[in-house]
Amino acid sequence: MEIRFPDGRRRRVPAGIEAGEALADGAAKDGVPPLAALVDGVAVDLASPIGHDVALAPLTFEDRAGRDILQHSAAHLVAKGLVETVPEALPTHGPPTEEGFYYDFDVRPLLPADLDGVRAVMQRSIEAREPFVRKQLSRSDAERLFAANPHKLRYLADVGPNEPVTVYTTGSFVDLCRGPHVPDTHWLEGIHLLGFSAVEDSVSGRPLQRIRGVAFPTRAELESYLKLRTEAAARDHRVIGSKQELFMFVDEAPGFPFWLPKGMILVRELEKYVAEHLRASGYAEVRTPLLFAQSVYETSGHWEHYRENMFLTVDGNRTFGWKPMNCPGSMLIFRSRPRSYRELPLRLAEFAPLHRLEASGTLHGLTRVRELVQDDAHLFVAPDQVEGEVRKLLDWIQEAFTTFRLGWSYELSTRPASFLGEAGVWDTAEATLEKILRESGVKYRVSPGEGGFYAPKIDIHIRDSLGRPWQTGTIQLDYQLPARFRLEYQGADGQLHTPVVIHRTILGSWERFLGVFIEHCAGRFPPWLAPVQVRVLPIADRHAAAAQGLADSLAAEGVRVEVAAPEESIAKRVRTAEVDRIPYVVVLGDQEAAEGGLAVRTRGSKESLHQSPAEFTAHVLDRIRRREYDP
RNA sequence: GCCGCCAUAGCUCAGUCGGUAGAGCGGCUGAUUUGUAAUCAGCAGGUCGGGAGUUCGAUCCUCUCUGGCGGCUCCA
Repeated sequence: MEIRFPDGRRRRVPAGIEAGEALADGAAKDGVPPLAALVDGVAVDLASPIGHDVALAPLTFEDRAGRDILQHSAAHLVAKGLVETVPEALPTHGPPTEEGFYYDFDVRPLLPADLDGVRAVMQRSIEAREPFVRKQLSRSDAERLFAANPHKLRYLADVGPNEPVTVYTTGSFVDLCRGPHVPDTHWLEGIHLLGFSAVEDSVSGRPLQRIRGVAFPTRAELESYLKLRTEAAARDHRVIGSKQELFMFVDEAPGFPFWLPKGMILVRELEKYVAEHLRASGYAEVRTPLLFAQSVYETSGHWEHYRENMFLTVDGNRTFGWKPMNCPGSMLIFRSRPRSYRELPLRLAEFAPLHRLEASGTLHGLTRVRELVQDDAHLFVAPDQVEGEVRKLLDWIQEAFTTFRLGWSYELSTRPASFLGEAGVWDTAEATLEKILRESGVKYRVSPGEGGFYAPKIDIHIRDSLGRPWQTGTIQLDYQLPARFRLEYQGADGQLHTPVVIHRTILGSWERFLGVFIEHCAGRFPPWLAPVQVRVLPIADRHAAAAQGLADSLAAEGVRVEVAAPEESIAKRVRTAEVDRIPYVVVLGDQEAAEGGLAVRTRGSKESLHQSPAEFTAHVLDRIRRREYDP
């Protein structure tokens, strides 16, 4: 019998050899022990026997498939732990995730002490190196084995008629599972429980308890993961926001951010950045009411689809809703007089506060709030203008996110279960968006059923410091609202036509964008955004006048500059400036006075640079004007 | 909204086995006038998140409300 290795070598082995042995005997590569094997591209246990000629490759933790196998094995270990701690717990399923794994149980609400019990059982198992043993059962034996667990019986019923029914045993714990698994529980010594929470069973709707965790093949790898997590927590935008006095919240206005003076500078700079682009791209800015009567939302469909998330206010016998998005206002502007095809594309931008009654449990710093301002615009276009406009938007997204050095990903979201209009129109709109994405050569993911109730969309996602994805920009191709608002324009053919509306934001909202960006830059803002761009430190009182003079001349150029008087040691003031993440720190003392120069310390560098005031000013202004990322 | 956890000075936290509280940083005042990540000293600052209950007595125990955190759900 012959096996082939990935490097092209071939080897004769006795029939029935275990995959692990076959790998150990000659295919070992760079010393990383495999945790499973790929046989003809299919992941199997190392203990799996090989019966005929195959292509054989090792799977390690470095491989995505190998990582998933380890996480899934860790989930089994958690199930073993909980079943031994809380015997009435019914395991349901325990898949690997992006971060690690979870296992859902049908059980009474868990307590922190339950997790301690789970940890203890897991530790004993890891020390005992309990093997994961695969066994094939008849369907009826399996039904008997899992008779007490309706969830497992349900999964059992899902096993295909030609598929073997297999279980994996770990010590005394048996779980219905296709596998494969790591050889034994010692592989899971780097297991870590992240917590537990209530989830809803997608099939039965019953409340389940989910235990989440992450696992590594060694304790050392777990340690470095935990260290990374600690570092990520330090760049949490909620922490930085309060340290740098950017924004705050009060109990009396949950989810409603206060922008403090320094944070407001960030908002205004973003606005300026976006506004410059809008001017250059043929947009007009408008401002429409914050409240509309119920009838407007009935027209838009929000009353039916979104009412429970809207703030309402009553005036006499009329109910008004605080607008959760800007579309109605723009629609009403378009409809306010007859429109010609010559006006299209009509691009109306609006940066107005929006109010959304988000459920209390979903609020999260700046990234999930109840009042927000989007860099919003509505493009009223003729059908044949859709592609060109969407392509321009993709270009702008690229430019904008590159400026912020943010990685982003696209997601195409299609028709949801509850939608307005006709399926055929949706199909066309979805096909158009997908075609543009495909032709742009960008990577994207498709999320079926995740579109808005009125339009399919391309969403832009960026990640926070803990890797949680957040939606920022969105491009929605809407054929519904224009019809519902009875929008029309007169075409070149003299006939009346309904425009298509592209709803789009690029950065999303200032709130969410800044929340994520603060974590991305860890509070070290690019000079153009930094609330304080330059801080001048006179060594002694006799240098104060020169320091103020420099500050005044920088301020006259529009630079945000402040002077830190010599009430504290120069070392202390340098430290404070560093802690405050000031991009440029200028020290002025006898030496500088004599030379007519400046000692410039650029954020992140311990070295001082000697520059003339003119050189320094030109440098700072240039970095700011070009919106360079680094000082 | 659901499950669990948390709430003590502006911030980060300690503490009281039930007898109303401390530190560091920050703030203020004074001294120091400093050469690139913390000069020294003094002072001020808290009805221990709100309400109710148990108790001779509650910051501590119980209930409840509010807010926050981690998940879930949701996200026009």
